[in-house]
This record gives sequence, C-alpha cells and structure tokens, in this order.
Amino acid sequence: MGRVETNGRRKRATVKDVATEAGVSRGTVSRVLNGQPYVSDEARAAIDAAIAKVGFVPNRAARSLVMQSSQAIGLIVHEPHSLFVEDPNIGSILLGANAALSDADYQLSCLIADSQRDIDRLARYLSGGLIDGVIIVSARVGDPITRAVADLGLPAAFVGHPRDIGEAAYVAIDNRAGAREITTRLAATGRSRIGMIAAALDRDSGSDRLAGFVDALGNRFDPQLVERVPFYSYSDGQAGMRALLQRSPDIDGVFASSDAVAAGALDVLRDAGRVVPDDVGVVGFDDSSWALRCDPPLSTVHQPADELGRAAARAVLAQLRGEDPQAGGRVLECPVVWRGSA
Amino acid sequence: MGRVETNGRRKRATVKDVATEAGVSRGTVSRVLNGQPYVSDEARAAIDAAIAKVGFVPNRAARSLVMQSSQAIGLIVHEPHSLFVEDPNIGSILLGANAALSDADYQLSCLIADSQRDIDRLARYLSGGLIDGVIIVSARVGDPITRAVADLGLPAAFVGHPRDIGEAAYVAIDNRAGAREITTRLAATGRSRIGMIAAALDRDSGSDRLAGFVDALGNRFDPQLVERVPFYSYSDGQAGMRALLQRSPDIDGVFASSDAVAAGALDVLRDAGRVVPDDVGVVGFDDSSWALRCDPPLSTVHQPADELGRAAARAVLAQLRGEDPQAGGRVLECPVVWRGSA
DNA sequence: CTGAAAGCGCTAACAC
DNA sequence: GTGTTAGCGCTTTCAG
Repeated sequence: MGRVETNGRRKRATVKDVATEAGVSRGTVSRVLNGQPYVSDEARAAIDAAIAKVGFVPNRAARSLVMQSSQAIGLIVHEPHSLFVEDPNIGSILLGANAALSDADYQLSCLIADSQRDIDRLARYLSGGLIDGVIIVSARVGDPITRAVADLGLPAAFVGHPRDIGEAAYVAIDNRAGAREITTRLAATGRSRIGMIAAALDRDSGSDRLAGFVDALGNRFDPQLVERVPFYSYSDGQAGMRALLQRSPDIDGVFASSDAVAAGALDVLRDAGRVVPDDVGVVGFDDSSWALRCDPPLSTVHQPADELGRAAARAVLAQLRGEDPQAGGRVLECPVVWRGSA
Repeated sequence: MGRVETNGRRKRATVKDVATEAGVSRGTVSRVLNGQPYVSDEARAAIDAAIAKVGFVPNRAARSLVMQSSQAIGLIVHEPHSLFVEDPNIGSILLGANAALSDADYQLSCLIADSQRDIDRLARYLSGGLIDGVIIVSARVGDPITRAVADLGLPAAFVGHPRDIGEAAYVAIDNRAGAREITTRLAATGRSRIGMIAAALDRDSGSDRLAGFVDALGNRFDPQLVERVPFYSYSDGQAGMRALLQRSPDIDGVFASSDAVAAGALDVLRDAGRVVPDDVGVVGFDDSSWALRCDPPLSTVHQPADELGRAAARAVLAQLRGEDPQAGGRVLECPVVWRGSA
C-alpha cells in the first residue's frame, strides 16, 4: 500500500502512479475516478486494478483546489461552554443535518466557537476553501460569525432567525406563537399571577418567547413578574425562580423559557415547599429530554430539532446547486405538548 | 474586496493579486504571509497594505496541498443517535479538546458517524489530506473507524481504551478501579443484595465497569443480579431496573453503569414504591449533569471529561510534532463522589 | 533581501 | 476513446 520513502513514512500514491501502473495517462485515470463516460472497458479495468494495487486514495486538498469545492459543509455552534453540554436540541439538530447531508454525500464538520480566539480562527478556516457552506446554530444578533460568513459570501443557512441576517436562508420555529399559546393555556388553568423566567434575550428565540408571553397576558401582564436571566440553563432557572419567589410570593404560574430553565425552577419550587401543579403551574419550551425527566413531567412547546437541522442542510445544498435559497426562510410548526406540570 | 467577475460572483484575490498590487513578487508575499525573516520593512508595509486593499485571504486548500497539512484535526464520534444527544460527557470532551487545539491554533472539526454510509464517507474524507490527525471518542472493539485510521497511518489518540488499538495513543480513566471502589462503598452501607445494570458491554468502559463490580463483590457476587442493556441511556436504565426488580424483588443496592442509566433506575424504583436510599441504594458513573438532577442526588464516580479531551488533543499534537506518542497511554484519576443516593 | 521557476495532486479543455 | 497540456493558489529552492 502506497510507496515507502526513505524516512519510513508512507508516501501516498498519486494519480500518476496509478496511470503508470495501468499503462494509461493521468487524464484517463481522472475520468474513471469521476465516473465519466468515454472510457474503454479494458482501460477501466486496468485502472481499477492499479488503484487497488498501489492503494491509491485521492487527495482532496488537490481536488478542492481545482474544483473550488470540498464536499464538506460546516455546522457552527456558537455557545458558551455550559450550554453546549446542556442543550439536547443541539445534538438533535446536528444529527438531522448530518442525515440530510449524508444523503447528498456531503461531509458534515461541526465547528465550535467558544472564545474570541475560536471565532477568529474559524473565520480564517471558513475562508480557506475547505468548507463549501455553513449551517449556523444559535447565532446572536450582531454575531461576529454572521458577519464573517456574510463577508465571505459563503452559502449559509441559519437555524433560528436573528433579525440581522438580511436575505440569508433560515429555518426556524415561531417562538412567539408557541410562547403565546402555552401561556394562554397556562392561564386557562385558572392562574392569576403568572410569571416568566426569560432567558437568552440577546437571541431571537429568547426575545420572541418573551414577546409571546406578553401577547398572551395582554393587560394582565405585570412586568414585576418577569425575571431575566442570561442562559437557557438549569442553574439560571434556579436563580430565576428564587428571584421570582422572593419578589412575588403569591405567584401561581411560571413560563420558563426552556425546559432546562423549567427544571431548575421546579427544583427550587419543591425546596420552597410549593406543590406543582397544585400551588403553581409550570410550563417550559423545547420538549427536550429534560421535559420527561421532570417531576411532574413538563408541559412544554415541542421543537422539531431534528427537522430544523435537516431543513437547514437542504437549504445550504440548494444554494450550492445554484438554486434560489428558498425565498428567505421556512417556519416549522411547534405544537404545545400538555403533560402534568400545569 | 476581491475582484468581481462578469458573472457577478466575487472571485477571491490571490497571492498574485497582492504581489502585483504591492509591486513585488509572489515569493515575497508568501514570505510575509508566513512571518519569515529577510523581508525589507518597505516591502512588508507595501504588502500589508495590498492585502488589506484587495481583501486577500489565503486559500487553505492550496496551502494544504503544498504543505501536506491543514492545521485541522478531527474528533470522531461514533455513536448511535440517541446517545450523542443524551451523553453530556461527549460535550465536555469536545470542549476540552477544542480548548487545547485552539491554543495550538489548530481547528477542531467534529465528525459524526451515525450509519455505515457515514463511516465510508468519513474514511474517504480522512484520507483526503484535509485533516492532520484525529481524536476518536467511544470507539468499540473492532470498530471500522479504528481500522480505517490505522490503515491511513493518521496520527490519532483515543479517548478510552479499546483493546484492539495496538500501540496507539490513548487517554482513559480506570473504569475498573472506579467501579470497584464505588461498589465497595455501596456494600459498606450495609446492603446485601447488590445488583448492576451493565450497559455498553461492547465497549471497554462498559466491560471494565462490570469487571470492577465483580471484583468488589468477590464471592458475594450473584450473576442473577446483573442485567445487561445495550446503551448508557436513561431508557435502558429504566428497562434494566424493571428487569432486576422483577427477577429479584429483594434487591437493596444498584450500581448503574452510567448516571443516565441510574436516573432511569431511580425513576422506576420510585414508581415501584421503593425509597432511595432507605430501601435501596443507587450509585452511578460519570458525574455528569444527570447526577445533580437526580432525586436524591447521585453518588457516582467522577469522570474528568474535559481533561480527557484536552489530553487526547495534546497527544495528537505531540505526534504531529514528531514526538513519541507518549508511550501508549495515560490514565486519569476518577474519584468517587458521595452524595445522597446511597 | 528579492525574483524566477518548479511543483504539490488533481481536473478539464483540446487535440489526435 | 485517450494522451497532452494548462492551470487551481500556494510555498520554496536557487540564483542573483
């Protein structure tokens, strides 16, 4: 397999080696490699044999260079440490995107941005021609990654819908409508003092969920009952619930802006001796694995994470084929799932 | 920024454009690009200006081709769907590896293998010269990915220690010792009928944990009390516990081979009316975010996931520098963390 | 210190 | 059908 150099390191066989071995020219080898027609059966056979014999495997860097494409697309996750670990949706999105790309024989490369340094390196990496397009998950408004990708003119699709992505393709859920609906249902269980733990307001999802909450409550909305926290995390859920409880002990309903947040809230409520759903009703958002693990199981808004990933991947592929990026975006359904927590 | 072609698509500026703009040769541009000495200050200044003016950004495919290296290393996760989503350790390993690579200015690319098709494509991708080395997470014995990487002679480091990786570098924890220790402590709480939910026996971690359990119990070990399940998952934990309960209703201690498994077991025990830790003591393994969310919080074995990722990354980097792959492997400490579940 | 030229491994005209 | 020949964009001798 492969030639062996004096230094002992295996040197990889090239098209040229295959050509000599098969007694044909490089052009012909290239043709069979790319499945083009107009190659005699004997030539094809000789080449196949030669490929196997010398252990040839094409060098993608060379191919990318000449083709100006790499058959790889990136999925960028821009998250602070903890969230990436805690948020089960990201995993589902990843798997969905991978499935769709796999069908089209594209390689998915998941790139994580976890520091300013990462962002800079990532920008350089993306502009290097080793990635044909990107799926961007959880971008924030004014995200430097968004800018870099736009500057590069790289085919892209967003999961979610930050307001500043212009005409770029995106696939999202209607966070506002989902939040509105579940809040309405929570209110319908007879609660009168409904609060919200509002996380990630620097993201479209976060601010939209808050907006939906306000919509639903209308003039019964009381700003005192909204606690803002930075992340969609379990610990921020705990902190938010503690603050709410202290400020408004008469609270009898809580919309947590994610299931992880709800889980934190639930645990704080239990410690405070409140019974859910009798004393206070709690609802979440995401329908992630947290929801079923809660006690009682969480009423929440279902998020089709896997399908979000698939659709985003398809949007990037469409752009790569030169098709119109599906006129902006797609919005997927996010039905309420009613369980025992409210 | 960049030249504009007639078709409207931006064509990227090349070294040549920079050279003409700056009135020097391509060689000189390349020198400043790579921070080499022996370039006059004026030339350097002119080139820097030209780079900014034409919006030059180096093409990595071209650079990779000539340098035979890409400054990117892959992290391969070979998992069935569900697990990737449920296992918080993978996220931490990823983040740790990313941190270490980031310091060395390498790009981490996370590659997921979720089907046979993925595996084949991955093998081709890895051999393409776009990836300089790999970190392999959760490989199984006889894993095709392991074979492919070995055939390629790609610098690699494993997280975990499948028996069939030969001399390859790895970083692992002593699963057997950890399991032995926590089982011993569980027994010391006065339990006499201790069972185990043993998952992932096709992986070194899974079989080692079982071995440690057997070690600890010595002649008090009863094969009847071991239930084998496929994955380290919540649902397999539930299934395992149900089976155990039915077969041996007198069970009073359970070693679950991961925290997720333990969480499932806990919920089944609760539904069955057993009080933890009074009626039955439960311990897990991993010290992941599941552990704290359990009620009562789980006694478990701490796994330094972040550090596993970091160390694996460093091992690959060392190989890339031509240093000896640190004589096989490193084994990290995994202390028992005692909480309320036993 | 700098320019010219060769070549990394592959594909794509264009001849024959 | 197949060989030949230009490059893709970059680094790197080797002269000067």
